[in-house]
Amino acid sequence: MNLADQNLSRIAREPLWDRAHSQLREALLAGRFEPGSALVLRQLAETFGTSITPVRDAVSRLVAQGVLDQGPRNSALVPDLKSSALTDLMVVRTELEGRATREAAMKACAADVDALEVLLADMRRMIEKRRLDTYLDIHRRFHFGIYALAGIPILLEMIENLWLRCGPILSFVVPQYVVSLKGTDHHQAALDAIRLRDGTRAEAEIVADIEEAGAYLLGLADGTGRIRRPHEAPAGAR
Amino acid sequence: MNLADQNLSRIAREPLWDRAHSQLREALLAGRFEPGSALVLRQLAETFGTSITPVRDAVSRLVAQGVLDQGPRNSALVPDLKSSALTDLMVVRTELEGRATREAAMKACAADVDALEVLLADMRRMIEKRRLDTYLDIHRRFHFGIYALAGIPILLEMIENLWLRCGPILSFVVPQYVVSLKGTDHHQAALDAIRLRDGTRAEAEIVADIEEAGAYLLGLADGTGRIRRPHEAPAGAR
DNA sequence: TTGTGTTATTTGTTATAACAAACGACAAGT
DNA sequence: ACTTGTCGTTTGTTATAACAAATAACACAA
Repeated sequence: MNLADQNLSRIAREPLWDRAHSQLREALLAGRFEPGSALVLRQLAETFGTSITPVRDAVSRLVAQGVLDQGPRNSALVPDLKSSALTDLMVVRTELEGRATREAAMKACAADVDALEVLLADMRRMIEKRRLDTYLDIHRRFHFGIYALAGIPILLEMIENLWLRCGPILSFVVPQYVVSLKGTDHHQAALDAIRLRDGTRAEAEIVADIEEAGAYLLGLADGTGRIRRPHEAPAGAR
Repeated sequence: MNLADQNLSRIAREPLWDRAHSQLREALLAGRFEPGSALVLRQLAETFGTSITPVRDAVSRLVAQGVLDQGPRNSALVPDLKSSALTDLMVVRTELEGRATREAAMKACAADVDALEVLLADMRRMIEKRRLDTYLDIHRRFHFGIYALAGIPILLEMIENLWLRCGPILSFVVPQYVVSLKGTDHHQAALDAIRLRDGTRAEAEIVADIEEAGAYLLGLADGTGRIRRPHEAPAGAR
């Protein structure tokens, strides 16, 4: 008998620490962890229903990636971004995401741009429905959709790392802000520029997008430089 | 009795996995691991005289940082850089190290530049003595000395990560090449530009330095794109 | 000789227990 | 009231053993 055409899919091997890592990543990116709070191994292990070994592995990786801070006694803390750290992150983000956008503009074909245009339409729909969480998710896919077009895996990886670092405060951008931004839609402008193969212009738009969001977040800082969640948006924190 | 002025230094807490991590980092950066070879946990554990738990931790972190590749069965492999991966790395390096240099030029004071000038002199001495390993070490300190002046910790951290990724093939730059490069000393030129607060010029010089080294390494690629160690330089590999 | 199933070995994964450092509560002394 | 020492609890670290998946070696059959 012939084994082909059986529609059997490859069985993926995914260790426990890998799944724990993914879940923590996701939660961080969605802002479901309170900045400054500590991640306790035994506590997480109980939540996941595993021993501490795999969670220790996952947390350890996050710390190694700079996504989590290490507090006293090598405990893992959800980063509580200060203004200066945020400013620094923005510098690196504009540099890397700008470059990725420029490369993307040179390599993108019409179909690529069309696919992104769909995401853009979805984003507008989500804003109108005030669905902040799904908006943020599509927003992320839009950005990374552009960066993926650059075709430079390492660059993509590092940008992902930067977003993870911003994760805990990423959800602080409230719907009001997103809506008010509609006047100057850098996303649309960047996409238009990519379609026209204008790398410089596309880069400038993405950089402007990043810097506007950064400026907004910087405006949330209190006296000590801590970026604080705006009170009008609980955002399902935990 | 007064506790001050007892000349007691702070007792550093350094877990086993941390020391293992440091040692592996160092070895990678010095090119003491053969590209493509596998790091075996129990083997390393025996070398370090510990159980596999701390080495697993250390290796796991290195993989999370992208410094080690993960092969089949989640084993850790010393990356065997292909031409394309090297090209990509160079893109990110020029972007990040270029920006860091520009920032450094704006913030450096005379004393900072003088300190770097000393390292530059040391480098020349090491070239003449054909002490490749110490040359590479000082060379690294010179570069990071510049980048540290930018005063952006996150940027520094990411650049360090990029160097770690290049680590295994970094020692492939043979003395002959380094010497032949003396005609166009980008290091000196960059430092001069920094002293003159010419950020644009300094950035260009550092970028040129990176790209020249990159082009040299790219020239070592064989038919499959693998970067191979030049036969005339065993470089104490193991 | 070639292909195939079996077995032994290697090697990463996970759970568990013992351990040690840090932290907090609390009581005693000043 | 404030400090200080002690004890119990919390929590990360390490070693160890059992486990499971992959690989290699090998024997047997076509």
